[in-house]
Amino acid sequence: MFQLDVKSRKSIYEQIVDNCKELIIAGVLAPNDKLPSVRELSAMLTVNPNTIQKAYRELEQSGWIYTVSGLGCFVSESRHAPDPLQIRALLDKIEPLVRELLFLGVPAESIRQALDKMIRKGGGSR
Amino acid sequence: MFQLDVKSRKSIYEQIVDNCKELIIAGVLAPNDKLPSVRELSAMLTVNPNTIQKAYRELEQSGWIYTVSGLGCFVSESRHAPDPLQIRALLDKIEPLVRELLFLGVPAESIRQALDKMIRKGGGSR
Amino acid sequence: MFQLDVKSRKSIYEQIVDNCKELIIAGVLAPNDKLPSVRELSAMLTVNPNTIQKAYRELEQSGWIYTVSGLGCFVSESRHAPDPLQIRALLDKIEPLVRELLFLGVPAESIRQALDKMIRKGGGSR
Amino acid sequence: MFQLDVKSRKSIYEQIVDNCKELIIAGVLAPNDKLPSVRELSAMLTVNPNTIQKAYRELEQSGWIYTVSGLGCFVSESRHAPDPLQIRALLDKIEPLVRELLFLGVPAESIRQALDKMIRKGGGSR
DNA sequence: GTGGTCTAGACCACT
DNA sequence: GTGGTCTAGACCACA
Repeated sequence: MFQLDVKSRKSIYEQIVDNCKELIIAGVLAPNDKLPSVRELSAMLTVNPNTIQKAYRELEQSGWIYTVSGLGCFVSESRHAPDPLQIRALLDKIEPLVRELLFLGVPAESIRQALDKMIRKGGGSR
Repeated sequence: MFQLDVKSRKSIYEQIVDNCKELIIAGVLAPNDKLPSVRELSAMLTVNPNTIQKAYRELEQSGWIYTVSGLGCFVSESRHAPDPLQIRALLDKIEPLVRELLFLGVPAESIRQALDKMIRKGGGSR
Repeated sequence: MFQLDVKSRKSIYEQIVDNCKELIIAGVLAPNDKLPSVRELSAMLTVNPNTIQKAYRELEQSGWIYTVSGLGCFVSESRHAPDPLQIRALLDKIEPLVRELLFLGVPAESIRQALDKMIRKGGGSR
Repeated sequence: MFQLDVKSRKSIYEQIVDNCKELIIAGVLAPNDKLPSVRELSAMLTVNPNTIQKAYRELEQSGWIYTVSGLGCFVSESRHAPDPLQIRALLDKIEPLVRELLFLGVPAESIRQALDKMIRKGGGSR
Protein backbone atom coordinates (compact mmCIF):
# COMPACT_ATOMS: atom_id res chain seq x y z
CA MET A 1 0.00 0.00 0.00
CA PHE A 2 2.69 2.45 0.98
CA GLN A 3 5.98 2.31 -0.82
CA LEU A 4 9.06 4.13 0.41
CA ASP A 5 12.32 4.46 -1.41
CA VAL A 6 15.11 5.43 0.93
CA LYS A 7 17.40 6.08 -1.99
CA SER A 8 15.10 8.71 -3.41
CA ARG A 9 16.08 12.34 -3.13
CA LYS A 10 12.63 13.03 -1.73
CA SER A 11 12.51 13.11 2.01
CA ILE A 12 10.64 10.32 3.74
CA TYR A 13 7.82 12.49 5.02
CA GLU A 14 7.34 13.95 1.54
CA GLN A 15 7.11 10.48 0.06
CA ILE A 16 4.44 9.60 2.58
CA VAL A 17 2.52 12.76 1.74
CA ASP A 18 2.67 12.01 -1.98
CA ASN A 19 1.81 8.40 -1.38
CA CYS A 20 -1.30 9.35 0.53
CA LYS A 21 -2.35 11.81 -2.13
CA GLU A 22 -1.97 9.13 -4.78
CA LEU A 23 -4.07 6.69 -2.78
CA ILE A 24 -6.78 9.27 -2.32
CA ILE A 25 -6.68 10.29 -5.96
CA ALA A 26 -6.79 6.69 -7.09
CA GLY A 27 -9.84 6.14 -4.91
CA VAL A 28 -8.14 3.50 -2.76
CA LEU A 29 -8.83 5.79 0.14
CA ALA A 30 -12.36 7.17 -0.13
CA PRO A 31 -13.67 10.26 1.67
CA ASN A 32 -14.07 9.64 5.43
CA ASP A 33 -11.97 6.51 5.29
CA LYS A 34 -9.65 6.27 8.26
CA LEU A 35 -5.94 6.47 7.69
CA PRO A 36 -3.63 4.16 9.61
CA SER A 37 -2.73 5.63 12.99
CA VAL A 38 0.64 7.25 13.37
CA ARG A 39 1.88 4.32 15.41
CA GLU A 40 0.56 1.73 12.99
CA LEU A 41 2.04 3.38 9.94
CA SER A 42 5.25 4.02 11.81
CA ALA A 43 5.50 0.31 12.49
CA MET A 44 4.46 -0.67 8.97
CA LEU A 45 7.12 1.47 7.35
CA THR A 46 9.70 1.17 10.13
CA VAL A 47 9.90 4.91 10.19
CA ASN A 48 10.11 7.29 13.10
CA PRO A 49 6.62 8.32 14.35
CA ASN A 50 7.71 11.97 14.18
CA THR A 51 8.12 11.57 10.45
CA ILE A 52 4.60 10.20 10.07
CA GLN A 53 3.25 13.01 12.22
CA LYS A 54 4.89 15.55 10.02
CA ALA A 55 3.40 13.99 6.90
CA TYR A 56 -0.11 13.87 8.38
CA ARG A 57 0.19 17.47 9.55
CA GLU A 58 1.11 18.55 6.04
CA LEU A 59 -1.77 16.61 4.53
CA GLU A 60 -4.15 18.19 6.99
CA GLN A 61 -2.87 21.70 6.31
CA SER A 62 -3.38 21.30 2.60
CA GLY A 63 -6.86 19.95 3.15
CA TRP A 64 -6.47 16.36 2.04
CA ILE A 65 -7.31 14.87 5.42
CA TYR A 66 -8.85 15.99 8.68
CA THR A 67 -8.02 14.92 12.20
CA VAL A 68 -10.46 13.98 14.91
CA SER A 69 -8.50 13.98 18.10
CA GLY A 70 -8.70 10.69 19.89
CA LEU A 71 -10.01 8.94 16.80
CA GLY A 72 -7.47 9.45 14.07
CA CYS A 73 -7.12 10.94 10.65
CA PHE A 74 -9.73 10.72 7.91
CA VAL A 75 -9.84 11.51 4.23
CA SER A 76 -11.60 14.80 3.46
CA GLU A 77 -14.61 15.04 1.22
CA SER A 78 -13.49 15.90 -2.28
CA ARG A 79 -14.51 19.46 -2.99
CA HIS A 80 -16.72 20.02 -6.00
CA ALA A 81 -15.73 23.62 -6.58
CA PRO A 82 -12.16 23.37 -7.83
CA ASP A 83 -9.96 26.09 -6.36
CA PRO A 84 -8.71 28.22 -9.26
CA LEU A 85 -5.53 29.13 -7.38
CA GLN A 86 -4.66 25.52 -6.85
CA ILE A 87 -5.32 24.76 -10.49
CA ARG A 88 -3.17 27.67 -11.59
CA ALA A 89 -0.35 26.42 -9.33
CA LEU A 90 -0.51 22.95 -10.83
CA LEU A 91 -0.52 24.24 -14.39
CA ASP A 92 2.44 26.46 -13.54
CA LYS A 93 4.34 23.41 -12.42
CA ILE A 94 3.48 21.52 -15.57
CA GLU A 95 4.40 24.26 -18.00
CA PRO A 96 8.19 24.30 -17.61
CA LEU A 97 8.21 20.52 -17.85
CA VAL A 98 6.31 20.60 -21.13
CA ARG A 99 8.63 23.27 -22.47
CA GLU A 100 11.62 21.18 -21.54
CA LEU A 101 10.13 18.25 -23.45
CA LEU A 102 9.72 20.46 -26.50
CA PHE A 103 13.26 21.75 -26.10
CA LEU A 104 14.61 18.22 -25.95
CA GLY A 105 13.18 17.75 -29.39
CA VAL A 106 10.15 15.65 -28.58
CA PRO A 107 7.58 16.29 -31.31
CA ALA A 108 4.55 18.24 -30.18
CA GLU A 109 2.30 15.44 -31.37
CA SER A 110 4.08 12.86 -29.21
CA ILE A 111 3.73 15.07 -26.17
CA ARG A 112 0.06 15.65 -26.86
CA GLN A 113 -0.53 11.93 -27.10
CA ALA A 114 1.38 11.16 -23.92
CA LEU A 115 -0.54 13.80 -21.99
CA ASP A 116 -3.84 12.67 -23.45
CA LYS A 117 -3.13 9.19 -22.21
CA MET A 118 -2.57 10.54 -18.71
CA ILE A 119 -5.82 12.47 -18.79
CA ARG A 120 -7.79 9.47 -19.94
CA LYS A 121 -6.14 7.06 -17.56
CA GLY A 122 -6.57 9.28 -14.52
CA GLY A 123 -10.14 10.08 -15.44
CA GLY A 124 -11.25 6.46 -15.39
CA SER A 125 -10.20 5.80 -11.81
CA ARG A 126 -12.81 7.92 -10.20
CA MET B 1 16.92 38.47 -16.73
CA PHE B 2 17.53 36.46 -13.59
CA GLN B 3 14.96 36.49 -10.85
CA LEU B 4 15.39 35.10 -7.39
CA ASP B 5 12.67 34.56 -4.87
CA VAL B 6 14.04 34.49 -1.35
CA LYS B 7 10.76 33.22 0.01
CA SER B 8 10.74 30.23 -2.31
CA ARG B 9 11.25 26.76 -0.89
CA LYS B 10 13.69 26.12 -3.70
CA SER B 11 17.29 26.74 -2.76
CA ILE B 12 18.97 29.71 -4.38
CA TYR B 13 21.33 27.67 -6.51
CA GLU B 14 18.44 25.57 -7.73
CA GLN B 15 16.51 28.68 -8.70
CA ILE B 16 19.52 29.83 -10.69
CA VAL B 17 19.75 26.45 -12.39
CA ASP B 18 16.08 26.52 -13.34
CA ASN B 19 16.33 30.13 -14.39
CA CYS B 20 19.18 29.34 -16.75
CA LYS B 21 17.39 26.35 -18.19
CA GLU B 22 14.36 28.50 -18.93
CA LEU B 23 16.43 31.19 -20.57
CA ILE B 24 18.05 28.56 -22.75
CA ILE B 25 14.74 26.90 -23.54
CA ALA B 26 13.16 30.22 -24.38
CA GLY B 27 16.03 30.94 -26.73
CA VAL B 28 17.11 34.02 -24.81
CA LEU B 29 20.43 32.29 -24.41
CA ALA B 30 21.43 30.67 -27.69
CA PRO B 31 24.01 27.90 -28.11
CA ASN B 32 27.55 29.15 -27.51
CA ASP B 33 26.30 32.34 -25.90
CA LYS B 34 28.34 33.30 -22.88
CA LEU B 35 26.68 33.23 -19.49
CA PRO B 36 27.46 35.99 -17.02
CA SER B 37 30.70 35.22 -15.21
CA VAL B 38 30.46 33.78 -11.75
CA ARG B 39 31.51 37.05 -10.18
CA GLU B 40 29.24 39.14 -12.37
CA LEU B 41 26.15 37.09 -11.61
CA SER B 42 27.19 36.94 -7.99
CA ALA B 43 27.18 40.74 -7.91
CA MET B 44 23.97 41.03 -9.95
CA LEU B 45 22.05 38.79 -7.59
CA THR B 46 23.96 39.75 -4.44
CA VAL B 47 24.62 36.10 -3.86
CA ASN B 48 27.85 34.44 -2.86
CA PRO B 49 30.07 33.39 -5.80
CA ASN B 50 30.20 29.85 -4.42
CA THR B 51 26.47 29.56 -4.82
CA ILE B 52 26.66 30.62 -8.45
CA GLN B 53 29.48 28.15 -9.04
CA LYS B 54 27.39 25.38 -7.63
CA ALA B 55 24.58 26.25 -10.01
CA TYR B 56 26.89 26.46 -13.01
CA ARG B 57 28.55 23.19 -12.13
CA GLU B 58 25.19 21.47 -11.95
CA LEU B 59 24.22 22.90 -15.31
CA GLU B 60 27.46 21.67 -16.76
CA GLN B 61 27.08 18.19 -15.37
CA SER B 62 23.63 17.86 -16.82
CA GLY B 63 24.88 19.07 -20.17
CA TRP B 64 23.16 22.44 -20.45
CA ILE B 65 26.34 24.46 -20.53
CA TYR B 66 30.02 23.87 -21.01
CA THR B 67 32.75 25.75 -19.33
CA VAL B 68 36.07 26.95 -20.66
CA SER B 69 38.30 27.71 -17.73
CA GLY B 70 39.71 31.19 -18.00
CA LEU B 71 37.05 32.23 -20.46
CA GLY B 72 33.68 31.55 -18.96
CA CYS B 73 30.62 29.36 -19.28
CA PHE B 74 28.75 28.89 -22.55
CA VAL B 75 25.45 27.40 -23.60
CA SER B 76 25.78 23.92 -25.11
CA GLU B 77 24.54 23.05 -28.55
CA SER B 78 21.11 21.52 -28.25
CA ARG B 79 21.43 17.80 -28.68
CA HIS B 80 19.55 16.27 -31.58
CA ALA B 81 18.91 12.87 -30.10
CA PRO B 82 16.46 13.28 -27.24
CA ASP B 83 17.40 11.08 -24.31
CA PRO B 84 14.54 8.62 -23.67
CA LEU B 85 15.41 8.44 -19.98
CA GLN B 86 15.19 12.17 -19.62
CA ILE B 87 11.85 12.22 -21.41
CA ARG B 88 10.53 9.46 -19.21
CA ALA B 89 11.61 11.41 -16.12
CA LEU B 90 9.82 14.52 -17.29
CA LEU B 91 6.62 12.66 -18.09
CA ASP B 92 6.78 10.98 -14.70
CA LYS B 93 6.89 14.40 -13.08
CA ILE B 94 3.93 15.61 -15.11
CA GLU B 95 1.69 12.63 -14.49
CA PRO B 96 0.91 13.13 -10.78
CA LEU B 97 0.21 16.79 -11.46
CA VAL B 98 -2.30 15.92 -14.17
CA ARG B 99 -3.95 13.38 -11.91
CA GLU B 100 -4.22 15.97 -9.19
CA LEU B 101 -5.92 18.32 -11.62
CA LEU B 102 -8.42 15.62 -12.47
CA PHE B 103 -8.97 14.90 -8.80
CA LEU B 104 -9.68 18.56 -8.11
CA GLY B 105 -12.56 18.19 -10.50
CA VAL B 106 -11.15 19.98 -13.51
CA PRO B 107 -12.89 18.54 -16.58
CA ALA B 108 -10.65 16.45 -18.81
CA GLU B 109 -11.44 18.72 -21.72
CA SER B 110 -10.24 21.85 -19.89
CA ILE B 111 -6.99 20.14 -18.98
CA ARG B 112 -6.47 18.99 -22.52
CA GLN B 113 -6.97 22.54 -23.79
CA ALA B 114 -4.63 24.07 -21.22
CA LEU B 115 -1.90 21.56 -22.04
CA ASP B 116 -2.42 22.00 -25.76
CA LYS B 117 -1.88 25.70 -25.35
CA MET B 118 1.43 25.05 -23.61
CA ILE B 119 2.57 22.75 -26.34
CA ARG B 120 1.75 25.24 -29.05
CA LYS B 121 3.18 28.20 -27.19
CA GLY B 122 6.47 26.50 -26.39
CA GLY B 123 6.80 25.20 -29.91
CA GLY B 124 7.05 28.66 -31.38
CA SER B 125 10.15 29.69 -29.46
CA ARG B 126 12.59 27.47 -31.24
CA MET C 1 41.64 3.67 5.06
CA PHE C 2 41.64 7.08 3.44
CA GLN C 3 44.89 8.58 2.33
CA LEU C 4 45.44 12.10 1.18
CA ASP C 5 48.52 13.44 -0.50
CA VAL C 6 48.79 17.18 -0.05
CA LYS C 7 51.57 17.36 -2.60
CA SER C 8 49.48 15.71 -5.29
CA ARG C 9 48.28 17.75 -8.24
CA LYS C 10 44.89 16.21 -7.76
CA SER C 11 42.55 18.34 -5.71
CA ILE C 12 41.64 17.05 -2.29
CA TYR C 13 38.02 16.34 -3.10
CA GLU C 14 39.10 14.44 -6.18
CA GLN C 15 41.47 12.33 -4.14
CA ILE C 16 38.63 11.51 -1.81
CA VAL C 17 36.42 10.57 -4.75
CA ASP C 18 39.08 8.29 -6.19
CA ASN C 19 39.83 6.85 -2.80
CA CYS C 20 36.21 5.94 -2.26
CA LYS C 21 35.92 4.40 -5.70
CA GLU C 22 38.94 2.24 -5.00
CA LEU C 23 37.60 1.11 -1.65
CA ILE C 24 34.34 0.17 -3.33
CA ILE C 25 36.09 -1.57 -6.19
CA ALA C 26 38.34 -3.46 -3.82
CA GLY C 27 35.29 -4.61 -1.93
CA VAL C 28 36.38 -2.92 1.29
CA LEU C 29 33.15 -1.00 1.10
CA ALA C 30 30.33 -3.34 0.11
CA PRO C 31 26.96 -2.28 -1.32
CA ASN C 32 24.78 -0.57 1.29
CA ASP C 33 27.72 -0.09 3.63
CA LYS C 34 27.66 3.28 5.28
CA LEU C 35 30.38 5.74 4.47
CA PRO C 36 31.83 7.87 7.26
CA SER C 37 29.62 10.88 7.87
CA VAL C 38 30.69 14.15 6.37
CA ARG C 39 31.75 15.47 9.74
CA GLU C 40 33.53 12.28 10.74
CA LEU C 41 35.59 12.10 7.59
CA SER C 42 36.17 15.81 7.80
CA ALA C 43 37.68 15.30 11.24
CA MET C 44 39.59 12.15 10.22
CA LEU C 45 41.30 13.90 7.34
CA THR C 46 41.39 17.36 8.93
CA VAL C 47 39.69 18.69 5.89
CA ASN C 48 36.79 21.10 5.70
CA PRO C 49 33.34 19.46 5.73
CA ASN C 50 32.44 21.32 2.55
CA THR C 51 35.22 19.56 0.74
CA ILE C 52 33.96 16.16 1.85
CA GLN C 53 30.46 17.11 0.80
CA LYS C 54 31.67 18.01 -2.61
CA ALA C 55 33.35 14.63 -2.97
CA TYR C 56 30.29 12.76 -1.73
CA ARG C 57 28.02 14.72 -4.02
CA GLU C 58 30.19 13.86 -7.01
CA LEU C 59 30.15 10.20 -6.04
CA GLU C 60 26.40 10.31 -5.77
CA GLN C 61 25.94 11.99 -9.12
CA SER C 62 28.06 9.40 -10.84
CA GLY C 63 26.11 6.63 -9.16
CA TRP C 64 28.71 5.18 -6.79
CA ILE C 65 26.84 6.03 -3.64
CA TYR C 66 23.38 7.10 -2.62
CA THR C 67 22.54 9.38 0.19
CA VAL C 68 19.75 9.28 2.70
CA SER C 69 19.41 12.67 4.26
CA GLY C 70 19.49 12.44 8.02
CA LEU C 71 21.07 9.00 7.90
CA GLY C 72 24.19 9.19 5.83
CA CYS C 73 25.74 8.04 2.58
CA PHE C 74 25.73 4.45 1.44
CA VAL C 75 27.45 2.43 -1.26
CA SER C 76 25.19 1.73 -4.26
CA GLU C 77 24.46 -1.73 -5.52
CA SER C 78 26.82 -2.50 -8.35
CA ARG C 79 24.91 -2.22 -11.56
CA HIS C 80 24.68 -5.32 -13.68
CA ALA C 81 24.47 -3.69 -17.07
CA PRO C 82 27.84 -2.11 -17.78
CA ASP C 83 27.40 1.27 -19.45
CA PRO C 84 29.06 1.15 -22.89
CA LEU C 85 29.82 4.87 -22.77
CA GLN C 86 31.59 4.53 -19.46
CA ILE C 87 33.61 1.59 -20.79
CA ARG C 88 34.55 3.51 -23.89
CA ALA C 89 35.69 6.44 -21.75
CA LEU C 90 37.90 4.19 -19.64
CA LEU C 91 39.46 2.51 -22.66
CA ASP C 92 40.09 5.92 -24.18
CA LYS C 93 41.99 6.89 -21.08
CA ILE C 94 44.07 3.73 -21.18
CA GLU C 95 45.00 3.90 -24.83
CA PRO C 96 47.40 6.87 -24.80
CA LEU C 97 49.11 5.42 -21.74
CA VAL C 98 49.70 2.12 -23.53
CA ARG C 99 51.00 3.93 -26.58
CA GLU C 100 53.37 5.90 -24.40
CA LEU C 101 54.67 2.65 -22.94
CA LEU C 102 55.32 1.33 -26.42
CA PHE C 103 57.01 4.56 -27.37
CA LEU C 104 59.31 4.35 -24.37
CA GLY C 105 60.54 1.12 -25.86
CA VAL C 106 58.82 -1.33 -23.58
CA PRO C 107 58.42 -4.57 -25.54
CA ALA C 108 54.84 -5.39 -26.45
CA GLU C 109 55.14 -8.71 -24.68
CA SER C 110 56.15 -7.08 -21.38
CA ILE C 111 53.20 -4.74 -21.57
CA ARG C 112 50.85 -7.56 -22.31
CA GLN C 113 52.11 -9.47 -19.29
CA ALA C 114 51.86 -6.47 -16.98
CA LEU C 115 48.30 -5.76 -18.07
CA ASP C 116 47.34 -9.42 -17.81
CA LYS C 117 48.52 -9.41 -14.24
CA MET C 118 46.29 -6.46 -13.46
CA ILE C 119 43.30 -8.14 -15.02
CA ARG C 120 43.83 -11.30 -13.05
CA LYS C 121 44.55 -9.52 -9.78
CA GLY C 122 41.54 -7.24 -9.97
CA GLY C 123 39.27 -10.09 -10.97
CA GLY C 124 39.78 -11.91 -7.71
CA SER C 125 38.33 -9.17 -5.52
CA ARG C 126 34.76 -9.52 -6.60
CA MET D 1 47.52 18.35 -37.33
CA PHE D 2 46.67 19.89 -34.00
CA GLN D 3 43.16 19.55 -32.68
CA LEU D 4 41.87 21.56 -29.78
CA ASP D 5 38.56 21.12 -28.06
CA VAL D 6 37.63 24.18 -26.06
CA LYS D 7 34.78 22.31 -24.44
CA SER D 8 37.12 19.72 -22.99
CA ARG D 9 37.83 19.76 -19.28
CA LYS D 10 41.53 19.60 -20.14
CA SER D 11 43.22 22.96 -20.20
CA ILE D 12 44.38 24.22 -23.55
CA TYR D 13 48.07 23.95 -22.80
CA GLU D 14 47.59 20.40 -21.59
CA GLN D 15 45.80 19.51 -24.80
CA ILE D 16 48.70 20.89 -26.79
CA VAL D 17 51.17 18.89 -24.72
CA ASP D 18 49.21 15.70 -25.24
CA ASN D 19 48.75 16.47 -28.90
CA CYS D 20 52.49 16.85 -29.40
CA LYS D 21 53.19 13.64 -27.54
CA GLU D 22 50.74 11.81 -29.76
CA LEU D 23 52.30 13.20 -32.91
CA ILE D 24 55.75 12.17 -31.73
CA ILE D 25 54.55 8.75 -30.66
CA ALA D 26 52.76 8.22 -33.96
CA GLY D 27 55.94 9.12 -35.78
CA VAL D 28 54.41 12.14 -37.50
CA LEU D 29 57.08 14.17 -35.80
CA ALA D 30 60.40 12.34 -36.03
CA PRO D 31 63.46 12.99 -33.85
CA ASN D 32 65.09 16.34 -34.64
CA ASP D 33 62.06 17.52 -36.59
CA LYS D 34 61.31 21.15 -35.93
CA LEU D 35 58.11 22.03 -34.14
CA PRO D 36 56.09 25.03 -35.30
CA SER D 37 57.33 28.21 -33.69
CA VAL D 38 55.38 29.60 -30.79
CA ARG D 39 54.04 32.38 -32.97
CA GLU D 40 53.11 30.08 -35.82
CA LEU D 41 51.28 27.64 -33.62
CA SER D 42 49.69 30.48 -31.72
CA ALA D 43 48.28 31.77 -35.01
CA MET D 44 47.29 28.31 -36.24
CA LEU D 45 45.29 27.54 -33.13
CA THR D 46 44.19 31.09 -32.38
CA VAL D 47 45.53 30.65 -28.92
CA ASN D 48 47.49 33.00 -26.73
CA PRO D 49 51.29 32.65 -27.29
CA ASN D 50 51.77 32.32 -23.54
CA THR D 51 49.71 29.16 -23.62
CA ILE D 52 51.91 27.67 -26.35
CA GLN D 53 55.01 28.67 -24.45
CA LYS D 54 53.75 26.90 -21.39
CA ALA D 55 53.07 23.74 -23.35
CA TYR D 56 56.51 23.75 -24.96
CA ARG D 57 58.17 24.36 -21.61
CA GLU D 58 56.38 21.37 -20.16
CA LEU D 59 57.37 19.18 -23.10
CA GLU D 60 60.96 20.27 -22.72
CA GLN D 61 61.01 19.61 -19.00
CA SER D 62 59.73 16.09 -19.47
CA GLY D 63 62.30 15.46 -22.19
CA TRP D 64 60.10 15.15 -25.25
CA ILE D 65 61.59 18.13 -27.05
CA TYR D 66 64.64 20.34 -26.77
CA THR D 67 64.99 24.03 -27.47
CA VAL D 68 67.76 25.69 -29.44
CA SER D 69 67.45 29.36 -28.70
CA GLY D 70 67.06 31.40 -31.80
CA LEU D 71 66.18 28.36 -33.86
CA GLY D 72 63.16 26.79 -32.25
CA CYS D 73 62.05 23.57 -30.65
CA PHE D 74 62.98 20.12 -31.91
CA VAL D 75 61.85 16.60 -31.15
CA SER D 76 64.26 14.70 -28.89
CA GLU D 77 65.91 11.44 -29.90
CA SER D 78 63.88 8.57 -28.57
CA ARG D 79 65.78 7.00 -25.74
CA HIS D 80 66.53 3.32 -26.07
CA ALA D 81 66.87 2.61 -22.38
CA PRO D 82 63.33 2.93 -21.07
CA ASP D 83 63.21 4.67 -17.71
CA PRO D 84 61.80 2.19 -15.17
CA LEU D 85 60.32 4.98 -13.06
CA GLN D 86 58.42 6.37 -15.98
CA ILE D 87 57.14 2.93 -16.87
CA ARG D 88 56.06 2.32 -13.29
CA ALA D 89 54.21 5.64 -13.30
CA LEU D 90 52.36 4.75 -16.48
CA LEU D 91 51.37 1.33 -15.23
CA ASP D 92 50.17 2.87 -12.00
CA LYS D 93 47.90 5.12 -13.98
CA ILE D 94 46.54 2.22 -15.99
CA GLU D 95 45.85 -0.09 -13.07
CA PRO D 96 42.92 1.72 -11.45
CA LEU D 97 41.31 2.10 -14.86
CA VAL D 98 41.56 -1.61 -15.51
CA ARG D 99 40.14 -2.37 -12.09
CA GLU D 100 37.26 -0.04 -12.75
CA LEU D 101 36.54 -1.88 -15.99
CA LEU D 102 36.46 -5.15 -14.11
CA PHE D 103 34.24 -3.63 -11.46
CA LEU D 104 31.81 -2.42 -14.08
CA GLY D 105 31.37 -6.02 -15.06
CA VAL D 106 33.38 -6.12 -18.25
CA PRO D 107 34.60 -9.71 -18.70
CA ALA D 108 38.35 -10.16 -18.23
CA GLU D 109 38.58 -11.65 -21.69
CA SER D 110 37.02 -8.58 -23.32
CA ILE D 111 39.42 -6.32 -21.51
CA ARG D 112 42.37 -8.45 -22.51
CA GLN D 113 41.33 -8.30 -26.14
CA ALA D 114 40.78 -4.54 -26.10
CA LEU D 115 44.19 -3.96 -24.54
CA ASP D 116 45.85 -6.39 -26.93
CA LYS D 117 44.43 -4.45 -29.81
CA MET D 118 45.95 -1.27 -28.44
CA ILE D 119 49.32 -2.87 -28.04
CA ARG D 120 49.32 -4.21 -31.56
CA LYS D 121 47.97 -1.03 -33.09
CA GLY D 122 50.48 1.22 -31.33
CA GLY D 123 53.34 -1.12 -32.14
CA GLY D 124 52.82 -0.91 -35.86
CA SER D 125 53.16 2.85 -36.10
CA ARG D 126 56.81 3.05 -35.35
C1' DG E 1 22.86 12.90 14.82
C1' DT E 2 22.63 13.29 9.47
C1' DG E 3 23.14 15.81 4.88
C1' DG E 4 22.26 20.42 2.44
C1' DT E 5 22.77 25.22 1.72
C1' DC E 6 24.89 29.59 2.23
C1' DT E 7 28.25 33.36 3.32
C1' DA E 8 32.78 35.61 3.50
C1' DG E 9 36.95 35.64 2.05
C1' DA E 10 41.28 33.50 0.37
C1' DC E 11 44.45 31.39 -3.07
C1' DC E 12 45.58 29.00 -7.42
C1' DA E 13 45.88 27.81 -12.43
C1' DC E 14 44.74 29.15 -16.87
C1' DT E 15 43.75 32.61 -20.89
C1' DG F 1 39.97 38.62 -16.26
C1' DT F 2 38.08 33.58 -15.92
C1' DG F 3 36.67 29.22 -13.35
C1' DG F 4 38.16 25.93 -9.50
C1' DT F 5 39.30 24.74 -4.89
C1' DC F 6 39.47 25.35 -0.03
C1' DT F 7 38.65 27.06 4.75
C1' DA F 8 35.87 28.60 8.70
C1' DG F 9 31.85 28.92 10.48
C1' DA F 10 26.72 29.40 10.36
C1' DC F 11 21.89 27.79 9.91
C1' DC F 12 18.21 24.67 8.27
C1' DA F 13 15.43 20.39 7.46
C1' DC F 14 15.10 15.72 8.30
C1' DA F 15 15.33 11.16 11.11
